[in-house]
Amino acid sequence: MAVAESTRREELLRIAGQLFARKGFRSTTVRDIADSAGILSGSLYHHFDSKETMVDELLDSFQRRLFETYDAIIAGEQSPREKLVAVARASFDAIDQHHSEVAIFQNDAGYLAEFDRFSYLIERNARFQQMWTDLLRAGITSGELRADLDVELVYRFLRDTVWVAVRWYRPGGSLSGDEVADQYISILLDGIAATEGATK
Amino acid sequence: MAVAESTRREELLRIAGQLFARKGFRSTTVRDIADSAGILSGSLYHHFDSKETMVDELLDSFQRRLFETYDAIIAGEQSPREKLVAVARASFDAIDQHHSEVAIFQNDAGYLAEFDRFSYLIERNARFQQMWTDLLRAGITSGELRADLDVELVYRFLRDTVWVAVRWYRPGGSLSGDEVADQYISILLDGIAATEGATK
DNA sequence: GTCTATAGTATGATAGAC
DNA sequence: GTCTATCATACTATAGAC
Repeated sequence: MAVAESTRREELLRIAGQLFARKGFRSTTVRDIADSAGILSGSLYHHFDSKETMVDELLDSFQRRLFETYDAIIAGEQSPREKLVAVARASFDAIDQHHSEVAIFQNDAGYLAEFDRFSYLIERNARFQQMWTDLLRAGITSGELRADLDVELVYRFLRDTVWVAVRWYRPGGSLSGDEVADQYISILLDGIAATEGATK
Repeated sequence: MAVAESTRREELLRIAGQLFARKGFRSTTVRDIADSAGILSGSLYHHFDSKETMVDELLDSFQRRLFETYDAIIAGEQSPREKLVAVARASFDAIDQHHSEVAIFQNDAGYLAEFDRFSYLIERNARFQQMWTDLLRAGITSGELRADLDVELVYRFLRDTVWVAVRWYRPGGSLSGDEVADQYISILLDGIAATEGATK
């Protein structure tokens, strides 16, 4: 019974997540979710307090798992550059494996963060920024990364380029998640200009 | 009289644009817009048919001007790499000068494009893609750009990294639009890795 | 666990007075 | 050009039957 309820909850969450990801949290109605699940909107409230509870559970559990992965990488023995690549790769893997959650985070976190209930989004965002900028500064110190760039700007560049791929990347497309990650990381590290050529 | 009406319309459009940019098109209500303008919601309909008309005028006129700029660059005599830099710089300038419109485009174009009225968004998106990928292929042919990357993937990377900056860039901040553009373009072309260092 | 029925509110838009 | 007043619809959420 507890198992069946849990399973039904998760199935409804999955359905809600797909709709939130595709249409946005605000323009997905509880009726949309119920329709997709084959039940009536009132029945959803047997499982969840509110629409906000649904998106809350989706984002919170996803982010917890993601940060566990990040923390493990940061705590490791690799060089700053290697850790940076590993974190980027883990993020692309999240896009591949948890597409809905990343899309919701990318599209609706700014709006949701305005509410007290979602204040953890702001805290984790700050933690994420700290992690990336520490890594970037360590990479500059170690000589692996360019010292002539603004660290905060590079952080935003990295963060955005990694996550914005959720807008077009679809699991099962012509490029695998790993291939996308490899090319993205290659561009980030070495740029798109030819290294021996007419320029520079 | 025609002038006064036109001015009032533009003022209301500007107000609506700021709200659409900050809260998103769908969660900005006509009452929000009217409140910001100091009038009642019904009075808005003296100036505009509908909420959609407002966002339509904002996006359409902005995109027309943007493409005029792009077309002039493409028609010029520069090398592919130089044109690519010029297009990127023009895009950052658009973020600086037409922040609301870029933000609306970035956040709501996907939703709006589902409606017939906004089908031009899809057409212009295709034109934009054609322009960038032509430029990238020309740059590879000329030897200025790396030949080992997937052109469609690089296009998406470029497009997204350029426009997503609207999420955090604010006119009048510590970095000017030109400074941001210069660093972004430098990262895009040459990457963040140190060129003489322990790696590669 | 789902349905019926509905409360209470917010929304986009309209008609006509001023 | 704005206001008053309002319509029709859609929304989140609830109460109680089955």
